[in-house]
Amino acid sequence: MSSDLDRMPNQPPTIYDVARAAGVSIASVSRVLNGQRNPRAETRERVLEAVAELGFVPDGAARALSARLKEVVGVVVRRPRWNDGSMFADEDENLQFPDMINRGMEIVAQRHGFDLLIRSVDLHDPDPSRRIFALARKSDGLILHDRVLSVEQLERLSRLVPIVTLAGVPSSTTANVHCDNEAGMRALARHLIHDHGYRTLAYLCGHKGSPDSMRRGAALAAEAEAAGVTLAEGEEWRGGYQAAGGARAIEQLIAHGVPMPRAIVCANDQSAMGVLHALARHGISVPGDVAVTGFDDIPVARHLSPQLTSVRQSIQGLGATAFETLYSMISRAPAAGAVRESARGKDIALPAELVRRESCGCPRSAAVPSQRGSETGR
Amino acid sequence: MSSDLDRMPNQPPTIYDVARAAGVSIASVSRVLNGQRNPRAETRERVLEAVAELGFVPDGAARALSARLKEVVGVVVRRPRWNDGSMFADEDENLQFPDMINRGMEIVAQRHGFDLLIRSVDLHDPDPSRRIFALARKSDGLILHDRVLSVEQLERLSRLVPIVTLAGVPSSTTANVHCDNEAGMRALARHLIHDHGYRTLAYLCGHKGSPDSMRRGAALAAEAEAAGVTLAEGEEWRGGYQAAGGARAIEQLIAHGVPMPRAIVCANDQSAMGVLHALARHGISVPGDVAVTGFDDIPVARHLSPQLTSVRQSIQGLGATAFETLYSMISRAPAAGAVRESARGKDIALPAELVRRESCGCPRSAAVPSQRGSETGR
DNA sequence: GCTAGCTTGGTAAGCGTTTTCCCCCTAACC
DNA sequence: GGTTAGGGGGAAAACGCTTACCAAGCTAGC
Repeated sequence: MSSDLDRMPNQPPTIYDVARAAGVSIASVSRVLNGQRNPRAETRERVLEAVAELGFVPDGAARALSARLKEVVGVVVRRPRWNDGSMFADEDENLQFPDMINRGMEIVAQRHGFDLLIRSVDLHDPDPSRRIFALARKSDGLILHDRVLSVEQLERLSRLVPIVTLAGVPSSTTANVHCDNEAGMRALARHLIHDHGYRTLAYLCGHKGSPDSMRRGAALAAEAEAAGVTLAEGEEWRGGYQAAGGARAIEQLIAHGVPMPRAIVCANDQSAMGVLHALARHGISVPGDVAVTGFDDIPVARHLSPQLTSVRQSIQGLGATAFETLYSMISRAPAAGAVRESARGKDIALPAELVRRESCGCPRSAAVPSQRGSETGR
Repeated sequence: MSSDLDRMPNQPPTIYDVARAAGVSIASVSRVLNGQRNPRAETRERVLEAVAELGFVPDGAARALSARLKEVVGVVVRRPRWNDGSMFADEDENLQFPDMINRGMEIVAQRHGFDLLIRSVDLHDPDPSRRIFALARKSDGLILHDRVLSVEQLERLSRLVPIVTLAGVPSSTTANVHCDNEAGMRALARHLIHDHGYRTLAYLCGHKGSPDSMRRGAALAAEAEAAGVTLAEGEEWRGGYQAAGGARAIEQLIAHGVPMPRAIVCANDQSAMGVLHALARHGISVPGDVAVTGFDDIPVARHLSPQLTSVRQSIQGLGATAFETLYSMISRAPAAGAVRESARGKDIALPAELVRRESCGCPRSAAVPSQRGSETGR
């Protein structure tokens, strides 16, 4: 009763409250809770009773300060521009791919007792670095989804906490995780060119400066050139990874009277969705008149009509790998000087695999939609 | 140089390092950085120089401990069951709706300098409470997406931090935010029954115990009964809010020879996607043979074929409202005893609006996909 | 010219944990 | 019976900040 009055209104109980209630010192409470030094059975019991009684849970900030470990990793996602001034003009779009990656990270993080501290940055924020630096100091490490910082900022940031980038480029101080864009795109390109015999292609790229988009484009261009096939690309073929962007690009091309190629290879599934939609509006049949392909194989890809041919990567695996890589850097850091072969500077590639569905011109698969393996290409 | 050796390998600089470099006390550094008490220009300059030199950013945990504010809110999402033992068996599905809500929360949170600490709980975890309690103490408040805790656990939790539930039920200590399920579903039901004249309906519900699913079902049942229309529902009509679940339900009903109703009303868009897919596999035309509708109007709804008729709610608005509500509870708490009219116990409903597209039997809209307003029902 | 009042900077006391010492007590060994 | 391990518990330091409190220097007012 008196302890109710000690703490102003009703702040959560502290370890002192528990110690007082159990008639022991705070050290004993901590030892019981953290399983250190094996306290006497009676002590343990008294403490646990007091803990249950008061509903005590240790404060995260204090714990982090003392243990020098927050058990939190920061995640930075790039948020597509807001189309106009209104608050949720971007509600049209969601970030299926990044969100699934985050889910993958989170599941693995939980096993290590870590949580994800998520922050999206406006693509057109003039200087997002302040907020990202603050985020870094709320966490034990950072995972960056897109290139939002300059190389120099990244270097400074990596002096504060370990950093892993996704689909970026590794530096001497940061690690990078990405999928095998080249292999995936080459398989897709060969399928379109050799299996289907398409002779005119276009590449709908992602947003400017995206290493993924550029690598995919380069691999496609290499295959096209090797086969002597025409490839259209450029600024007017930019989908920006978004459905709305893909739809807009096609609308404008058609408006300008640009003839459609036999196949449109999109930098990701979401922009392919927009392309499908725009083509449908103009009565252009897919894959009859124009074939369309995506990249990533997000879950909805198989629910579209026609079902989208894509390049599958383990999206959650990407997130899981990113977290594990970061985790090894975090736990290595304290032992600094000892093992020097850290993950820093590593560039980790995950496999990518062609998934043939209808939108490339292949016949409809009879597979049950919830199964992935059975519809996977050889 | 000596300071390099002071701190073991290269820990980030502390406020002491800055103070030493600038030749002032730590109090002055803190005052300059936090804009308190307006220090002398020369002092400010020296400090800022040292800060820039060393790349100092204050530690979040220490700051949180001292300020009694972490500037973090925890978010708990329920993760669908893993279909089998493998790690990513649930990769088939993503959580478009919760993820968009989170995005809405995050955008608003950023304005207040808050970040989101995200944790998903396995639906079949026997006791997720330990982890959730720990999350609570890493945050200033909690937003819970689904009912994952018992009422009693929720009550204990709300003694630690303010709590807002989404699509739950408010209690004396927690607030709740949800959309106007009744109005939305009634509008949809009337459209199907009166505008289209359908006489046999089915309700594909979400997961067990979901208040949203039950309210939507109840509203539909009320309209159906009022119009003397047949409504099929029950355990065999459970989609569990997931595409795979919706597809599975339809497959099994067909396998058991259950005749399809004229219209299937799904508890959300994702399960409707699965239904569309399953019907397509069996050559059942939508909306010709069977009409299908969703709920939520997630972005992909308009990219499906046929475009999905749904009930629109401002998904990001839901998240934004949840955060604002929680924020008011957080900032009210310190002034305890003073203003007693907090948000606790409030039940906030956001509007829901019918969006007619093709899957209910309406003619194809000519609207550009990236525009929402123009295809919205009256 | 002396003191009241204001500005400015430093010292130190928190914030709530974990963990390092250190002390005490018991048991075991010679 | 005296000495020594060794286990268990408590006091206190440390973690890196913010801020209350205090001291000093200045200006201004009489």
